[in-house]
Amino acid sequence: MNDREKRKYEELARISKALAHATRLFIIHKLDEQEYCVKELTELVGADISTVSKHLTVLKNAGIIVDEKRGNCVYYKLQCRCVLSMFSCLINVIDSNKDKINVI
Amino acid sequence: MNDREKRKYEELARISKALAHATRLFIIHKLDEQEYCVKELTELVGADISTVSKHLTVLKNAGIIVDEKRGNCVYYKLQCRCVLSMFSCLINVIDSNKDKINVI
DNA sequence: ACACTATTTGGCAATTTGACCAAATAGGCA
DNA sequence: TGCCTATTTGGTCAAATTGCCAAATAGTGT
Repeated sequence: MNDREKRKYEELARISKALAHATRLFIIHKLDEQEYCVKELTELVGADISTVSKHLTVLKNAGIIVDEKRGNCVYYKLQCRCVLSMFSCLINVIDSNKDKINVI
Repeated sequence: MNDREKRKYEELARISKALAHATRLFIIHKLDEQEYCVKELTELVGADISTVSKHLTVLKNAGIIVDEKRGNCVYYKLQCRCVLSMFSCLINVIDSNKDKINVI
């Protein structure tokens, strides 16, 4: 990998790292249904609000979600609905793993 | 997130974590072109062979690639070509980030 | 059995990540 | 202004990840 390639793949990895966490995938799934504020997401996730806020920051920095302050709350929504195709991809991998096991 | 959901998203995260590394994305890209043995990939990547071997193990455990021993070498190839759609997804995110910057 | 090549494994240090608590900040509203 | 709610930030600690080296393993061919 030369420097140019390295930078390219590190940029790709930066995005995919943002997706590589159960809570963040859950949040993306929820935000696909509707937008939520941090407090609402915190209840859905079931973790400390500061933890959820940090996960949201990671997703925001990756450009996957965007925030919008309205009234007292910060609402988040999906910026890139294309990440949803990732879910089908992940499920696909899991399913084909299962297939493989069944074949044996 | 209840227990069932938690398990589901952790399973999804397990796969996406396997993808979340520049070297592993590079390897996937290379294996899309043709199969390679560890030594060949090591030269392409430019890291210690044990490092590359470990990356390959991660991808294999996620069910993304498969190995096949032939002669003196272990050849790896893509098991799930669907992960390639992930690349377009990641590029999509990056591009729409750029778009956003241009708008400003 | 031996030598040789390819690959994996174990171990270790450095770095990153993730979770929570406590404290700081921001904004709305009485 | 001062209170309240919502959110972010900073600090700390434990756990996970990554990279390299050295050693172990596996398999071929002599």
